[in-house]
Amino acid sequence: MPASASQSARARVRVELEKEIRDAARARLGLEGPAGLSLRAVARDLGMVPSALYRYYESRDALLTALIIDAYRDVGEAARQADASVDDQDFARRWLTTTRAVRAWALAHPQEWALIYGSPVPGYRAPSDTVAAALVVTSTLGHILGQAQRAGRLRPIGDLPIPADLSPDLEAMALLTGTVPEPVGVASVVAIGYVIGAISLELFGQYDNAIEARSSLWDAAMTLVARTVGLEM
Amino acid sequence: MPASASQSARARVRVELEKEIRDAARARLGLEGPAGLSLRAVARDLGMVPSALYRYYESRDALLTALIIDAYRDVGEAARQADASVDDQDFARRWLTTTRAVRAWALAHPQEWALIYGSPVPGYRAPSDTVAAALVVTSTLGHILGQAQRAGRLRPIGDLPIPADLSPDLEAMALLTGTVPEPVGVASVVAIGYVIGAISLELFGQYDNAIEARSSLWDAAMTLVARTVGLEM
DNA sequence: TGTACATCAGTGAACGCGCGTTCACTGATGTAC
DNA sequence: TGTACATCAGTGAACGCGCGTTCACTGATGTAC
Repeated sequence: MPASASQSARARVRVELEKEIRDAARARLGLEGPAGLSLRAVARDLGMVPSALYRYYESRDALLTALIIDAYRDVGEAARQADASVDDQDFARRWLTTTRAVRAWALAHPQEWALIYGSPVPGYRAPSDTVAAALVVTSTLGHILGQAQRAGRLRPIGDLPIPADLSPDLEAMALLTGTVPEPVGVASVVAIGYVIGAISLELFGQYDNAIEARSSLWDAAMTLVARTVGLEM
Repeated sequence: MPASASQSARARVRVELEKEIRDAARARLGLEGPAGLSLRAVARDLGMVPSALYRYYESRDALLTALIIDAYRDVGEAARQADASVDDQDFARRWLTTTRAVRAWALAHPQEWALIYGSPVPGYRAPSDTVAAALVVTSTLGHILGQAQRAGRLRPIGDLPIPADLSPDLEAMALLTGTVPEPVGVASVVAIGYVIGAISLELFGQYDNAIEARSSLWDAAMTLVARTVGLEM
């Protein structure tokens, strides 16, 4: 057995165990929330001794960071796949399908959603690794609207006063996510913001005892929001 | 000194100390977040022994509940006062002024916002006392839109398909908050949801490294959202 | 193929820490006569 | 007004607990010749 292959045998086991650790940690998240995530509890669930985890993650925060990156990547992947499953000229359907997929992912993984879009974990400072992963959902949604605009499929939304100091932000976001600047840019930012914000409202219990037909509300809201950007559904 | 007066002397001190405890706890929230709120730390800050707090709040959760009710009441009061400061027939200005006030309160009290609108505290179950307090902001915003509608100042928003199972929810909300049902009802729910959701996005760091001109974005977004409900600004 | 050595995974004990809550207590404040 | 008693606020010690992280270690797996 050549050296490189046996090296990678050990390396493969390592990668698998890292994944098992993250899976166990994810399961723990549901019980105690991000702030209470405990290395000792994770080790217990895996039948390991706490100090063994330090072979894989150098601290509790490093493990949290790995979970955050996973979550961003997974929800981003869900969005991308949903978008890719639809005729790419049918912008209205792309919008509805993709936003539904993001919401569905959130409902299936509430703790991971809270980890990335919920209140920040006190004392935890996200390293820059997470920034790129965080952009995928935003940019998937942004590209749908941007491509619709370039295809001439967004009706003008009428004159909307744009404060001067907002223009640079909108231009930067247009570059980053493929949206288009003013005035559709503001509408895009609002639309995408509503997608994330409304999912959090639902997940964090703000609809409790008030709205039961949540999927129906979602579809109606998405139609309304699309219309606001100028995308007729 | 009559019995009732001296009774209330002791009672007054008690009320003041309860308030001091909540104030100290609120200050602690900023450092460790709701999940990490520690009775012992609060006691330390007050120069008391931990067990003394049990004279005033029977458990950590009871103290959390008191903080939650305070927060709902304070942000609700901020909304009400802002709304009351504007000519009540100028619905556009009422909407902008009141939503700005809610956002301003949130920026000034980020931890208390997170306490009521952020990810739920794991293991904490909010008692029913909090429900009524939670409705004030929603209902203040709802009444602005509902009164505008009854004054004939909302343009029709065009036909929007409303799924049948959503109607009961919208009617219940209309009763509770003074909005009006379909199709403006959906738009109201979306508009109010955006107010809460977008503030959380901003506060929880989703705009970091992306949007700097946040107050300008707010005003532009509120104009757009108002237009979506049919309220021209 | 076989042996000597280096690398690595996982163990077990220990560190110092902070937590919520209970309990018997002391002393001050208020009440009843 | 003065005294005997009851109520209450706050103390201090203790309970049992779980935490993140460190360190010296054992034994297995891989490497070099």
